[in-house]
This record gives sequence, structure tokens and C-alpha cells, in this order.
Amino acid sequence: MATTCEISNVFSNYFSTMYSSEDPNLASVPPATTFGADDLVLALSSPQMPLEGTEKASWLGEQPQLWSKAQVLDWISYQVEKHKYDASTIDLSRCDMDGAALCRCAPEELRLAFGPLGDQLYSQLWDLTSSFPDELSWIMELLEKDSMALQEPLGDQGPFGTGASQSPQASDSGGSDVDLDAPDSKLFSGDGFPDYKKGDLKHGKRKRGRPRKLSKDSRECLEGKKSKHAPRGTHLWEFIRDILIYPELNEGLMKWENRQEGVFKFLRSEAVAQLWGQKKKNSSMTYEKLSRAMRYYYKREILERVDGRRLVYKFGKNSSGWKEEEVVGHRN
DNA sequence: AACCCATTTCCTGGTT
DNA sequence: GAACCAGGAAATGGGT
Repeated sequence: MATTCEISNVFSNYFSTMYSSEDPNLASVPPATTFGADDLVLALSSPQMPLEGTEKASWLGEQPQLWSKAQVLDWISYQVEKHKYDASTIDLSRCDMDGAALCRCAPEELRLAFGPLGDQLYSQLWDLTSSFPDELSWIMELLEKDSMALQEPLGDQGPFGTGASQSPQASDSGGSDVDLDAPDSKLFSGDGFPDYKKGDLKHGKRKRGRPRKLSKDSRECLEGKKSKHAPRGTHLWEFIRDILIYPELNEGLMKWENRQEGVFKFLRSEAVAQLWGQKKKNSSMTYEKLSRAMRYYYKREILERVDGRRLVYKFGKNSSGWKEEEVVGHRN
């Protein structure tokens, strides 16, 4: 029924009023070309892609809680496009809210306002608040927990109130004490973690390959339907890249040797490995193993070999998002 | 259910 | 000798 054009029209009308009344900077966005779903999809599928001058998916790099009304609308329109939803059935007045308000909405409210799409919106929002930002916030969390003592969950608003979830996992999986320089000292105390590893290692051989996970249901039980895919797109090289480009996450873990060339160095190799292990819920990660994975990147040209330099690697042509130009778009 | 991908684990051997 | 580096081989888990 509703074609892409129709939807665009419906929303672009709304946009012109929104933008002109709210943010003079955004007012310049031409209504007709406000959002091409293609552009958005493209931007989405390759978050590393520099967003260039014109911010297409204005909401992309930002926490939903911080979205402006325009960004909320932008996002909703994207969801409409994405799900091929009939926009004409939507009560547009319901879209008049900022990110904080959106995040406060209960699933029923969204369903009321957006019909069946409401469910999609809810779960997508879930993804955005718990998965996408996870790309960074999880490191933040770990680092914060590292320095700060534990504190109770900031249980305030709706399901998205505090960014991630207050899942049992979220509250203790990272282990409130991330002893970055002391591999597996006391990590994962109460996570139901497979702690057979070390023991087995000491005594005899253990099975090769990745150890089985035990704490998987724990996070599925609270997500219910959201089970989709976890925080996708976070590969090792992206993890490394993010530590490098977000100084606030990089507490002396790594440094650029040559930013232009993409050459970087591990300063605290074991600490980085531990952090990676934290992310993968694998307490037995070591630099030895992490570096093996890094070496596999040579063949794929995600990394280039830098010989003679210990702990030094270089991003290759198949990596992205680390160049300064890219980072600007990525971050702000 | 089978396959593929991206690691993870282990290992041998070489280098700094 | 410790800490790395190079890769091969095999295993694993998530996604499709």
C-alpha cells in the first residue's frame, strides 16, 4: 500500500515543521530528500562509513535517550521504511517526543501509537540501547567499575532508562573488579562461569577450541523476544580500533604509533586481552590467543604486518573507521 | 541440520 | 628465560 514515496512524504511534511521550529541547524535539510531509506540502510550496514557533511541518519551515533525530536522522527521514519510499514496509519502527533520520552514508553504505548510497528520499535530501541551502544558502553562500564566501587543500579525510567539493562548479567558479568593486569585473578566470581579451564590446564589436556558457555540463558531469559542477535559487528579488530579512537576508553592500553598510517601498539597487552575476554565472556583470554586472532587478519588484509616491532600492528585496507576523518563522523 | 565465519585453543619452532 | 611472533590444525558457537 504505502510506497516509499508516500511514507517519505508523510514524514517529510512533519520534518519540515519539526526542523524549522526546533533546530536551525537542521532546518536546512531539504524536506524532499530528508531521508532516503537507502542511505540510511547503507549507513546502518556500515557504521564505519563516514557520514560526510550531511548527517543522514542523525540518530545513528547517539544514544536514544539523547535524541532530539527530529532524531526520533528520523529514526521512526527509518523503521517505517525498513519494515515497509504503512505510515498512513500512524498518528504522527505521537511522534512528537524526544529520545528520553521515547525511551520511557512502555511497549503497550508504542503499540498504541504505532500499531504492530510498535513492537518493532520497541525491540529496535532495545537493540539500540543495549546492543549498539554496547559497542562502547560496555568498555566504559568495565573501566568505570575498575576504578569505582560498586553501586546500585540506577533504576529509573522505562526499560531503556539506564542504557544497558539491569540484567543479572549486566550487573555482575563484568565483575566489579576488572583486574586488567592480573589475568583471571578473581574475575567472574558469580557468573556461573566455566571455571574448569585453569584446573584442566594445569593437570592435563583440555579440549581444543572455544570452551562452552554456560551463562547464556541468563541473558536470554530477561530479553525474552529480543533474542535476535547480540551486539553484532564487534569483531576483534573493531574492538581494538574502538579502544584506539576513544581515548576515554583507552587507559594506557594502546597507543597510535602513526595515526595516519594506522600503526598502533599494545602497551598493556594482557590488559587488552583481558578486556577482550570480558567482552566475549571468556576469562581465559590471553594476549597469546588474541594475537593469534590478530595474525589471522593479515591474510584478510584487515591488518598489515609490521615486522621487527613487538606488539605493533597496522590497520590494513580492509579495515575502516580508524582514520581521523572517519572518526569525526563516527563520533559526533 | 548443515555450513560458514570468526575466533579460540593448543602447539611447535623461531626471534628479540 | 620471558615475552613475542608465525602459522598449522582442530574445535567451538553464532548466524544463515
